[in-house]
Amino acid sequence: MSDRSVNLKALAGHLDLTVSTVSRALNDYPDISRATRERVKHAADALGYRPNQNARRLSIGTPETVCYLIPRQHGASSQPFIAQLLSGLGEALNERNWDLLVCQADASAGDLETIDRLVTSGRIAGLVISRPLKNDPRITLAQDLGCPFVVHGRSDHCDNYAWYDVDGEDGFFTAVNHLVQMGHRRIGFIGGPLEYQFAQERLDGYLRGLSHNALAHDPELVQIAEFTDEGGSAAAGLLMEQPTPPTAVVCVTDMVALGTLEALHARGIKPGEQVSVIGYDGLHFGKHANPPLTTMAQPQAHAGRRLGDMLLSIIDGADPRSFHELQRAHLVQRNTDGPAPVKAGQNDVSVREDKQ
Amino acid sequence: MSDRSVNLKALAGHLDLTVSTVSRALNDYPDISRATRERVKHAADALGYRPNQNARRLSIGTPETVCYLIPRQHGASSQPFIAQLLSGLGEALNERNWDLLVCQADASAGDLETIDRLVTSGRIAGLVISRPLKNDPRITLAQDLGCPFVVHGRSDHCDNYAWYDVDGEDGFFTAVNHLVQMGHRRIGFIGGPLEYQFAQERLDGYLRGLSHNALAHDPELVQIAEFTDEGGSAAAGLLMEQPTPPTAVVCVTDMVALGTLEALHARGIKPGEQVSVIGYDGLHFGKHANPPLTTMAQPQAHAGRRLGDMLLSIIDGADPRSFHELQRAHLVQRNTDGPAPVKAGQNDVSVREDKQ
DNA sequence: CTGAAAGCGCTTACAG
DNA sequence: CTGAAAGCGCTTACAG
Repeated sequence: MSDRSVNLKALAGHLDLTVSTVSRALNDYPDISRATRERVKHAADALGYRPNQNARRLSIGTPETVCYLIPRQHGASSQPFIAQLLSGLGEALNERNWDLLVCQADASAGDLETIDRLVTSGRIAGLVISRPLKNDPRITLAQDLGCPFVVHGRSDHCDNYAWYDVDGEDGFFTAVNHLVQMGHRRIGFIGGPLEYQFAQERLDGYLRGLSHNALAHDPELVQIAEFTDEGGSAAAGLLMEQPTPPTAVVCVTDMVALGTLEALHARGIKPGEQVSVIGYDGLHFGKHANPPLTTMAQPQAHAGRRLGDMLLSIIDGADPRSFHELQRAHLVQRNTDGPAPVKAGQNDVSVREDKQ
Repeated sequence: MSDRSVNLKALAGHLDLTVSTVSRALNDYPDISRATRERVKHAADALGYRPNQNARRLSIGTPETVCYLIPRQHGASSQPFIAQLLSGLGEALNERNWDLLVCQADASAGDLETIDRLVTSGRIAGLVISRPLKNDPRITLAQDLGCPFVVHGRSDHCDNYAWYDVDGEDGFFTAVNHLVQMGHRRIGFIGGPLEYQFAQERLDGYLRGLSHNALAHDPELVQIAEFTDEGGSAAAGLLMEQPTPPTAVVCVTDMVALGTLEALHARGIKPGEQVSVIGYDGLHFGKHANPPLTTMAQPQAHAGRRLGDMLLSIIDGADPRSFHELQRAHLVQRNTDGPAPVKAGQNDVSVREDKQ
């Protein structure tokens, strides 16, 4: 245990040295004699001296602190990986004894003000922005302020800054190909609000999957939902009520996919048999869904650590444009994907029958 | 947008006043003429002046920062509510323009050192400790350091500090009563490592439920598992392999309950029909389990906000012992609880049959 | 190799 | 009502 009351001055007095010498000894200045350096460090340990960080940071001119912007919940548990992300970020920061601040701030006006305040009042030296919109004012703000930042995800134009992302476009392309290989020809898509760049990308991947397989894009087969199970359920309902419902549905997130399963159950349709469903995220929970959810799993283990390292490098002066890291999602096959029903295209899983 | 370069001195120069006057005007000192105060504030706004917080905090002698200790993952997603907690905490802190630091630190030696450093280097004025052990060295440390803190949960002796908790003892008592009312007489318990106080409490509630209903406590019916689905699954396996397996199982967390469901499925046992299962937490996801999981739901919405307010009050000088807030969990009945099978006690859902 | 001094950007008694 | 000065606890050129 240390004592908050022992400061440099007290330590110096104890050693019969000046604060100047003691400070340099502690910071390994080369012009301090080895004997003195060791004596100082020893005493510092013994007295439990810890430099006051506010004073130190004021003096060296950096807050040695970075802020992670928690996105506001746009639907339940919109940040399933937040604990892991924070711990990775913290790991990178800890190596330098930097601190991690968290602050809930999305792209809304009041929150931009909060970010502005944080950087202009000298509290943070860098920013981690997550879940960016296509055109995200937080990114513009950080740029205008000259505040180093990294983005978890990408916005519309992402050439000028550092980001770490998982390739959702590729993920949905992969999911669609997988379904086509299983014989599906009518594949629906339940997406999220397109102001989010990742929602757009996932839609793009779906569309590319269709055209790659020479399937027509039927706008009726594309539904936009909130990122919740309720959202997914409602959207899936609309899909299944169509004259020719899809035999497979790809969903923007696992949560949305769970809602889709629910909608299918409600209509007496068997997921994985009559209608295939593929989610995206790879939530551990999906394993326990009914039936276990097939999904495109994002590799999330290293996101925090990588973002933290990138940000630190940029603060050190590295070119942000040199950090563009794109990971791939991979298919985790559980039980909601299966071969297309034999009479695909004219299959009989329409809700109308159930309603009678 | 503001300018980091305009400091008090620049602002004072611009106004032809001294920094002393400007500072007092900005901070609403009563001895500043109204005209001056308004002129100063106006100019501060116009120039986008923001006091440097490191300097300010060094001067006033408090870091105006509080730290939330993220518990290390003791099993997957051990902190399902972390995002909500952080945002509640941030809300309370924001009102005073305080900051929220996060730091991953459990009760292990290296992490205690981290906490020590954080407080003795003057970086934080308060601590939020979560998932306490029965005898948690973090609590002892905070006390020794004289660092104000609040605990999310309780440890063995919790009279001397502030805490916010959900009554797990009562929750399990309630769950057992519910099962007894449905005719169950042989009720199993899958708990977590008893070094965690909440694991002990939930076990206590289970035991009280038994004795309250004049049911014998069969030690064979109590299994300890890791807080994961795999843990739950293994423990449930042991329970069901007994000569007279239970007709109902209460589980320390929803995750463990999901593992239990899996173990039952693997043995061809129908949850909610042949064997009832009740979880604890009230995770939204449980709704999508197979079948939807009955659980004791914790009210989590206000935990962060309440903990933040408590901590701030204590830092202001309030007596920590005046903050003991105990919430109750409530039964969310979904589909894994049901009446005891008719031939309870000698029912035939033994794993041995399946193995042949 | 060590000391004396200035400075980081604030706040706050103390004069006047 | 405003100014001059000291202080918060560090770091870091600059002397010697």
